Amino acid sequence: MAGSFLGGLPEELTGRLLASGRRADYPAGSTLYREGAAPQAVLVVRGLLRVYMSSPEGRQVTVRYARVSDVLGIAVLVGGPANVGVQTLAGSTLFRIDAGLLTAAARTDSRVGWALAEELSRRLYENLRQTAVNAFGTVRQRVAAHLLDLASTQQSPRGELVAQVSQQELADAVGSVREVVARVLREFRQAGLVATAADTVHILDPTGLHDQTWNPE
Amino acid sequence: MAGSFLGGLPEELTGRLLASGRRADYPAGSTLYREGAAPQAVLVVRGLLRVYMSSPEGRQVTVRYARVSDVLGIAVLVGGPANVGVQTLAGSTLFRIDAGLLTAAARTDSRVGWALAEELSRRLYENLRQTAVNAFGTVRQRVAAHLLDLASTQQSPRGELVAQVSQQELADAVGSVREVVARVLREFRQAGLVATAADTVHILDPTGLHDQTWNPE
DNA sequence: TTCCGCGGACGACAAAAGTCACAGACCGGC
DNA sequence: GCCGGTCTGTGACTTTTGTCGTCCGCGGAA
Repeated sequence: MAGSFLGGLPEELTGRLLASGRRADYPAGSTLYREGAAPQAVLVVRGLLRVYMSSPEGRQVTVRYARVSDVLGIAVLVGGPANVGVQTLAGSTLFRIDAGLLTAAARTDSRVGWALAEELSRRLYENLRQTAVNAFGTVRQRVAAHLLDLASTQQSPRGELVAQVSQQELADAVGSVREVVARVLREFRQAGLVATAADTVHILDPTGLHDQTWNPE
Repeated sequence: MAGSFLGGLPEELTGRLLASGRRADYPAGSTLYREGAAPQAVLVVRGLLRVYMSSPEGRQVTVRYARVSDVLGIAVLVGGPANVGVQTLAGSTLFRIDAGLLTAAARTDSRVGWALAEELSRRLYENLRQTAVNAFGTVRQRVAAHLLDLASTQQSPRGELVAQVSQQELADAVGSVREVVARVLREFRQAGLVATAADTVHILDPTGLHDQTWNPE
């Protein structure tokens, strides 16, 4: 479904949007904007971004990942300033969209408004699921889920499932701390589910790992 | 801001919506629908509803409260089946909205589409804030926040702040269990912040309680 | 080469949350 | 009154998470 948002817009508009914006490259690990920043609408052309929220104590929780052809900053178009931060996990190419153009179009063209509403409701759905996972799942379950999620976007040479991520990043992702993640990974390793190396977690047993995941109902 | 959604729609449409639907009364404690149910669009005419998610083990977490002139089931109009449950906390009057009429209008009338998008983004915002609170806050902080939230919607005879809620409901609300909530309430009581009785929590010191709350940044 | 800094592995301990078990207060119905 | 239901209060214990401190290995900068 990624990319369906722009795809759902009338060609004429996407044409104008793509003509009006600018490309820019960002190395891995750069912070696009933080909580409270003036919002921007951005299309992901290449790479992988992380949308997160952070606590005053420095802990973080990722809200979602943005992949190729995702659009960032949609909710913000409609509402106020950003309440999330965005950072690149991999080298990424972004395309800045003219926010004024998009909102103006949404206000006058029902197809655009509807596309916006669809995209927002998808995110709301996803967010609610995440809420349940965070509320009911253990760190262990969240780590398992996150590894699978990450690995599914980073295919390696052979069909291996690999999540290229440090323990610290993983901890930030699931709203915990490094030491706890380390413990969980040790357990997974001992159970033969994963193999770990610096900045990488090889998933040896995807279904076994999936069993560690939290599922609703 | 509650009610701004319908208020944002063109009169002509709200007229048609109100002509097409039906009213119904529900006593406190009834369940409107559960996770997975066929979705419905519903306007709250009177009362207080709770939108929640539940875990297989029976724990719950409330996603939001719906008050007078809120509309339920918007996200669901656009996406798939409901992934939340809805229950009445007080006797409520609901007005069933013709979902087909609303979606059809959204697809053709840009004002409606935009109103939908605005409402959805508001909810997304609120949901994200909630995500942070759940992820970073302690049960203690969540209970404090919830009490204040509830009390703000239930004004009592004199200016007293009262939350009419049982410990079990409170626990479900914040994604914890009764015993833990009881402990927290005891601490609040001993600190002179609240007074408790069956099904009621009197808030004696709102600002003191607010200090127990989690705040971003 | 040496010295950091980063990522990682652990162990010990503290704090927060959840579980279990049980008891008392209150209320409506029989 | 007596009974069952609901709501509450609380102690004791376990599990999960978070914190602190230490140590190791590696790779780049000086």
